[in-house]
Amino acid sequence: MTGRNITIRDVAKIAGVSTATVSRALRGLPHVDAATRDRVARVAEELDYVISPSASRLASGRTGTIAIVTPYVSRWFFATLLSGIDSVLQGAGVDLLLFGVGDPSVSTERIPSERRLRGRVDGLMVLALPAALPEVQNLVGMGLPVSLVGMTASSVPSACIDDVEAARMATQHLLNLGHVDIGLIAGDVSPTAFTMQDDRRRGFTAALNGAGMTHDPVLEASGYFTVAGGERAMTVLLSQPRRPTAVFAMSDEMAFGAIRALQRHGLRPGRDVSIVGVDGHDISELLDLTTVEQPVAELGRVSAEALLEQLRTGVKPFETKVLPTELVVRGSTVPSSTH
Amino acid sequence: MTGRNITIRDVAKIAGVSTATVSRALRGLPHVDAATRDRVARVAEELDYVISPSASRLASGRTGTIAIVTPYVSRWFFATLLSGIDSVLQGAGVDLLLFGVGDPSVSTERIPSERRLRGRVDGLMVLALPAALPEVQNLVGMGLPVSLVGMTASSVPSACIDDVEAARMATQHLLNLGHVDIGLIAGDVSPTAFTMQDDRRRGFTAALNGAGMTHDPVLEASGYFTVAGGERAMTVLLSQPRRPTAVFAMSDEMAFGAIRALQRHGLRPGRDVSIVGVDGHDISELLDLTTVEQPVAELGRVSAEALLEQLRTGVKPFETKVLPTELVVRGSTVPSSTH
DNA sequence: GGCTGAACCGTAAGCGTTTTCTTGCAGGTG
DNA sequence: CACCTGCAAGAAAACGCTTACGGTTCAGCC
Repeated sequence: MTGRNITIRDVAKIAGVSTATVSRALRGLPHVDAATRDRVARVAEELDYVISPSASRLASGRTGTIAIVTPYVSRWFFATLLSGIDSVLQGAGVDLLLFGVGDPSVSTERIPSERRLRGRVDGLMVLALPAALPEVQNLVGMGLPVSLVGMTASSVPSACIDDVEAARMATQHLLNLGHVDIGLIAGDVSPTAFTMQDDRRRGFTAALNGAGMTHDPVLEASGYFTVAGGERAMTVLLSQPRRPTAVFAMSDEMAFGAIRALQRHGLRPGRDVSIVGVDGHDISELLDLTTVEQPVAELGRVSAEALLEQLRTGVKPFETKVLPTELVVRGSTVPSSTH
Repeated sequence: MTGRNITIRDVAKIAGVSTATVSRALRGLPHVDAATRDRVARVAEELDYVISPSASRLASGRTGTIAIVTPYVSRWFFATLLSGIDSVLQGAGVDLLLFGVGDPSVSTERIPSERRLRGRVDGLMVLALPAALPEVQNLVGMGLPVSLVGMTASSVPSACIDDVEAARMATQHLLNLGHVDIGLIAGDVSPTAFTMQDDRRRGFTAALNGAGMTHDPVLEASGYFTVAGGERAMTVLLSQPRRPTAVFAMSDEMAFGAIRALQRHGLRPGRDVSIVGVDGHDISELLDLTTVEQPVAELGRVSAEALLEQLRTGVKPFETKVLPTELVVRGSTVPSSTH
């Protein structure tokens, strides 16, 4: 407007103090007289002055920004995490830089390199990416404060659920209902798959073993964590000679697809084949899907808090916060008819 | 690692040129000899040097960042927009700063002020917020390049669909099926509501009027664009003495809720009450919901492109890009039985 | 009265780029 | 050969803040 931006010097001059004092006053630092602070604040307000983020960053070395690295931004689970994270960061006045990187088992090239992030953020959060990926290890090991969600890495704070237990609960529920031929809709078999998969598989087989059964590979199909994939997987399972009477899907979205497949085959979830998922997706209730709910937004919040704590105090709170899950029984699971 | 960060001066010294040349070489600016450019690039690579974003910002006044202001980050529509936007911006190497601001009819305090954004971003995108809000007008009028999605403001580029037409199509579809008692599940009646609502209502009534009918207010209920709200709205409609045989829901998520309400009342969507929505939500197919699909991710991409164009050329491409919608007929709409 | 220490505040040296002038130089032109 | 043109490259002035360090003031105390 006035041709030149107003700077801290303008404020200093008008308030009759040095720029150092303005800086301290405006940032709430100590060693500033209350009266002086007020005067500076008033002048700044009057001039509609705001601290130049660029200059502040350069001088202080801090960016007030953190990066979120997530495979997907629109999928329910990740979008919900994001909204939890956003609420916390915004409350703390921290900026959120978003990096959607796509399916890591397809391509890892969009995972930002250390060079991309250096000097751009004060810390980062990584959401449910395979910790074993070199690109992910680079991120986690670049020396910045990091907080993870839905994944773990040694000596890095994270928030997650007990995936083994979640899968065990779901499977045990089917067992309790008397099911014997229990199918599994897993993610995929790529070596760089989400680690959570392994845990859920472990919980699944553990439950079976606990009941004196073993997992028949013929009762397993890959659903790639999508609705369409779940539908294909269920279709495969239905075409097996040994047809499951109940199916554990590793995610609600795959369970949705499975329900769809049942419908296409003229079958009804629950009555004909029981289905249980994991997530607590918004739509689950709508579809009457039994599921193991996890507190997704809360996971995001907790992890974001951990990162903020780390930024504030400088000490790394090495701990994995495990949040509880809960089995919500609905109409998609009923006692085995052979019972 | 080495105690001190390596700077452009280090590169300059080793490459035997001035910092000015390094700057030009690394950014691909002209007036640099090819051989010199190569040498600089090699040295930079060797030293693992990256331009300091903070210093670059301060000196150039550009941030390479754009802000996304969105009411919600986890709702399907917004999350999908976001993913379209993210893909475009990332392709252009532009950083994406996310601001989730919550429901504007509840509170507008989280809408970032001009002061919050000044010096922090080069441009911004606003997603489907009521253009009439003072906070939104401040954002749009702050002089930065802006691009809108799902909303319009005079002389600001935007991408959207023809909401009037979309609603008209949906309603006309019901009319064509012979329905006469057609209900409406709208958003809400708050004065600061999403403008898209008005358009969809207009399309709805236009279709009715075109068939020589008028909209009976008794056949309308508010669903607040949520599943739960849609369920409540449908419940209200079902309890009316004049019960609709078909319902137009202004969004798929409200339509989902409506379907749920029908189920709870022992009714079946399609057979008992026809339902049509708008969006093309992932889950629509699953629920066999007839809907008017809009290209959501594409809207995000188009609008992001418009913003990038504006940033590159400096000229504001004043145009509202209207993307096409398509009626997808599924099982939730069938001919009126009184037909 | 001088000494001490705390509280407040100013000076000025960075922070690491970008960019505007200049300058040097090579090659073409009249 | 003088002169102009145009490209490559350098010198140095911003850009606007933060902060280490030092100075001043003043109350409290021996």
